Amino acid sequence: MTSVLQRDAERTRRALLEAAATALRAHGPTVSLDAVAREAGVSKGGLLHHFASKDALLTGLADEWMTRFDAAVQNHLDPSDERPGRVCRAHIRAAFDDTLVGDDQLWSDPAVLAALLAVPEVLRRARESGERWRSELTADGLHADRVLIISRVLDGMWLTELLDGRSATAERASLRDILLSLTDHTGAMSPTA
Amino acid sequence: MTSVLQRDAERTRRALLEAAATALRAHGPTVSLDAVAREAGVSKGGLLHHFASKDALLTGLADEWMTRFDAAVQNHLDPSDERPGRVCRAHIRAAFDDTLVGDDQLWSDPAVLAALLAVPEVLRRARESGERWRSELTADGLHADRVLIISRVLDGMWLTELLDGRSATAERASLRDILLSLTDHTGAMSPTA
DNA sequence: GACACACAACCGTCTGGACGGTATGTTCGA
DNA sequence: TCGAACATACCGTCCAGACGGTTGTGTGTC
Repeated sequence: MTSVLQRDAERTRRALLEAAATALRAHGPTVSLDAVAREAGVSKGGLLHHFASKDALLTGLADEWMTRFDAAVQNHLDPSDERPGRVCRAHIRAAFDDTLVGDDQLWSDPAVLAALLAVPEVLRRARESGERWRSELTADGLHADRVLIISRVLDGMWLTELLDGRSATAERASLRDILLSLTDHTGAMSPTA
Repeated sequence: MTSVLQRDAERTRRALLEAAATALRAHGPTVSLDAVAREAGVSKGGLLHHFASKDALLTGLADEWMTRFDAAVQNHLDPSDERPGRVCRAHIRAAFDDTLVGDDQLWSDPAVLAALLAVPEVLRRARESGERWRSELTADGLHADRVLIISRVLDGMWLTELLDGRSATAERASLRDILLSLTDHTGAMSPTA
């Protein structure tokens, strides 16, 4: 029975993750567990009950985000689209999804990235996730060159917006259309005049 | 007169920067000033004489690298190349320069990046540098779309190799050729079969 | 060329505070 | 009543930066 509990472990866990992200943005990548716990309205002991260590907390944060992005790609799959590159297109649309990558969103903050990069386990899982996507996208019917270019552009865009803040909307839309149009043919890349 | 001094401030300064990078790779982004100083064969007091704070040290490190990359692009400028996009091509060649971005090189390490991202001043200068390159490349005679794509691919490639380690040489070469060929025409992007 | 002086380069130590993690209680829900 | 979900207190460690001192180096002076 999922009643409205005063004590709801799952709710607390989520609150802690959200608080971690918020506190990271506010206090930089060296935030103390105290600060995160306070932000979540929990004691440090309570935090450490859910996440055995600081690294575990940050790993949990990274997991949460990767899971959320994976789900977003699923949501952006177009059922009526049966041409090659459909997963790739969903991937592109997800990467441009404003509700996922907005400025206000907790993802895009250098301090958060800095903290996560410092945790080996996070790096491991990020590599794993990248490898999964890599194989899924190359099995999508497009030429490898196109997948490669598109993936790198998406990565680069994320990095750029992480540093500079969200770029101009017009530029974003233009970039999105270019990438999507790159999935319209299955041949090798070749420039045209 | 630049005699062979026992005390050579400039040499010490460079040693400290190099030591900072080495120590970061070895001990992670939370390296102590003590560790860096020891690595450089200098006392902590000596370190703080050259860099007033830890942030100043990291900022110095970032500056060093950006300067070095700028110089590399200059070196890769082809004097016989007078077509539009020559700066862009030099930029691409520099980004693929093995002597600059090798695994063994100090750039490509997550721990180092993590430390640098945590320093606001570093972010400021990185943004500045990005803005400079942006304007320089758009004044290079290519269509804005092409510059945009190429820039993002280079960023994404750097990020990917930072996480995964250097990718396959064949893939790198292929990517390089694609990017260079993208500078062969000045028109808008459009995919071909 | 000897001497003194000024100043940069560098050393070693100290400290105050922060922070991760533990150990131990306490309360709540099933 | 038992265990999960918290709270509280505390410990050991680590570290940035301050500080006062010391050594070397060019420079002016006679």
